[in-house]
Amino acid sequence: MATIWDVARRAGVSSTTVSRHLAGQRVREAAAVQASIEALDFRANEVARSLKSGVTRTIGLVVPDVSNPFFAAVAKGVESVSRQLELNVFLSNTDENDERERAVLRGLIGRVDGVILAPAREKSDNTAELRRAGVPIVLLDRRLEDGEDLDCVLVDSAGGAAQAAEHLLGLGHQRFGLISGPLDTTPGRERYEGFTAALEAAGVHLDPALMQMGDFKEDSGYQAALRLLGLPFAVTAIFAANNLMSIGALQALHHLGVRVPEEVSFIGFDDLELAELLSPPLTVISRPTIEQGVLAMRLLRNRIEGKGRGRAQHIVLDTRLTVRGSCQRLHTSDDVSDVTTPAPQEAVMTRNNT
Amino acid sequence: MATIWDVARRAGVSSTTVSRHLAGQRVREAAAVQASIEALDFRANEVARSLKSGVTRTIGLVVPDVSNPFFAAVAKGVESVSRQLELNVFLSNTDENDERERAVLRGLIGRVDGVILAPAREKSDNTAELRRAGVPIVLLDRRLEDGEDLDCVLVDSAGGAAQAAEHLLGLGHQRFGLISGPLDTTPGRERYEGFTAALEAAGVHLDPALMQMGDFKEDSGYQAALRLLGLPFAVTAIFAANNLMSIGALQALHHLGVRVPEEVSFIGFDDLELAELLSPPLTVISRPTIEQGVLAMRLLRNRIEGKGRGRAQHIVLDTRLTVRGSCQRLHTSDDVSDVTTPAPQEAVMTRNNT
DNA sequence: CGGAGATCTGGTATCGATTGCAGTCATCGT
DNA sequence: ACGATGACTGCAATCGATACCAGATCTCCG
Repeated sequence: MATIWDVARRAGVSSTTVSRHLAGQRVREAAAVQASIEALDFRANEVARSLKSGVTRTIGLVVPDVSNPFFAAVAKGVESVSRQLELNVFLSNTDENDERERAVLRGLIGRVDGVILAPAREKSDNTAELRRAGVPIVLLDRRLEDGEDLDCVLVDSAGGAAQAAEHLLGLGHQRFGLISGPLDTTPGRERYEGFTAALEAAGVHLDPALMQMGDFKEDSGYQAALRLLGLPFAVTAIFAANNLMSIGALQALHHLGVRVPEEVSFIGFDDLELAELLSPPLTVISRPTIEQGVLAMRLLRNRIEGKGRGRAQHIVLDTRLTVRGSCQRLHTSDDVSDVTTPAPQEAVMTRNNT
Repeated sequence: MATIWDVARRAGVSSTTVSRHLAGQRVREAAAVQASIEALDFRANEVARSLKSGVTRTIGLVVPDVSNPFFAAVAKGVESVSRQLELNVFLSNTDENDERERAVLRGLIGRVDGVILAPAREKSDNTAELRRAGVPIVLLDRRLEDGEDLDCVLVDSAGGAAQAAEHLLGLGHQRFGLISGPLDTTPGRERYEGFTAALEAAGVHLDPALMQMGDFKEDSGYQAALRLLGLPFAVTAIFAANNLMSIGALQALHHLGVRVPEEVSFIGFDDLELAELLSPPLTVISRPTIEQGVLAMRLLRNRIEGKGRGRAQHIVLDTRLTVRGSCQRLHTSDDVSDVTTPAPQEAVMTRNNT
């Protein structure tokens, strides 16, 4: 690769002049320099540039699992904005593992101008080093206990879970199974709290045995559903706290031959590409995905350019109840239920948070 | 951040000695240096290191669309290996767009030690600059016309498509709709060729009107299915060349109220997480996904370490016919068909390629 | 015509690491 | 005791760009 000196020599100027031309300043021999650049197919060495300027034009995207459709969509959103900004994106998976996350974040110091992070655990000091190093951080979809001073893009998980509970309550259900995510993650905790709070508000108490802990991965949803269905008193409705666990749980129900919604109603958090085509079509709490990534990247851009100026921004997006056909009115199977409403359009209810 | 000089001063040695200690050489004051490193929480500046050594410890992963579950899985595989190797991964989407790909690849020169690329088009000279710059490239899932000298990890797309055709032929179908991917991409072309060749071999000719071109994205599958169903002579079976177009097509069939497999049999290339739970469960040609990413990363590692030594490796993985319930024997709806076989296990047929 | 001011220039230090080279010191054999 | 060998050491150059600074050139106006 040609260096800035090669360009300079060919154009009969100094490297300083070439550098200035590159930076867009007026230069007497601009034409000659430009010609030289093109003749040599010169492109500035970004590594050298980074060393001198301290700017890497790179950001880190650290998520639990890219193969989760939600995070894949987020990654797409982040990537689309970062391309426009001519920033590169380092992608890392933590596999929901706090240790791995720690190692990944350490490795990012000095290599990135900022980080978008979906932390594995709410209480974790993994960001301490980054913060000490002055690296801007935007939290994605998950809070951090000591992260009130960080920008974040969240969804109203508690509200969404409450919508799910209220929908099921409205259909007459009283005995719920909850497939929860880890309570030390934001979505796990808030969806648990939102769901149970809505039940309590209706005077319904969630039997601890009916709350099954999962880890947001598919298999844990499968196992949780098996345990729920093995209990002496049957649940009539199940809420799963994310997409992957929903898939696992539905698979379990399918293998057990449990009919949805006739025998048990099912609602999941997070929409799925194929939800509409399932049998029955899946009723879910849905939310923006790509947009979450876009917003996170925009916040990070502002932080990077403004260098920490201004108070932390907390964006909380609304969830939507998308009623399809997996929840049915209790005890009156040929009664009015969402599975029988021949809606040409899906019924959608948006919840506004404060 | 502390620099190597800070460490040196504190330990009472020169920066050279610290550097050597870092590189694992014997050094008299090793203990003092190590203590100094720990006291200052020193970590070497990777940017400076890259500048001097010319090694970035970073690779680029360039795919058409991370939010496609196939590429998301590939990304996961790539990422898992690269973490072990302590390499960072730049993720870029090209949106199936040749121009964008060109720009992305240009931007990678000098910033990465190698690239894993799923090219948008088979005939494209987008890699020319990278190759001139001596950057190792591994092709992923797609060939490049002038890329015989590049390592690649493919699946036997033609064989898989032939399996699909043979499966449908075996069920008595004669009138097929094909939702094809772009013929200037490897999967598009090979699946088209494999499918039609298998039909020709059985003496069946595919009416050009029954071949609908898509672009591998969901909406094109939707539109293609609408067009197919709008034709005067009804098709009895449809093959869609990838996952996203399958989803779109199934959605179209659903909206049109066309029953699968009673009215039309359906088979798709690429498995879907929820395929088993669809109504009917979807029969597909499936294949390794994460593993494709893992293999690509391993090939790239070898190239980077061996610096171009050795001939190009072409890995071609087998596809599998996974029979579920979306294909039915023709004209005898209560006859033996794959939808009625009460298989506790899915029926799976592996095809070995040469 | 001369000098203030604006405009442009190149030399050189710098970012933070690695590395070739020459030099210091201890050890060893004879 | 002395030179040869080896084990370490630090100086200084280097990677490729940017930025400060002083000097050179040009412009313009009194």
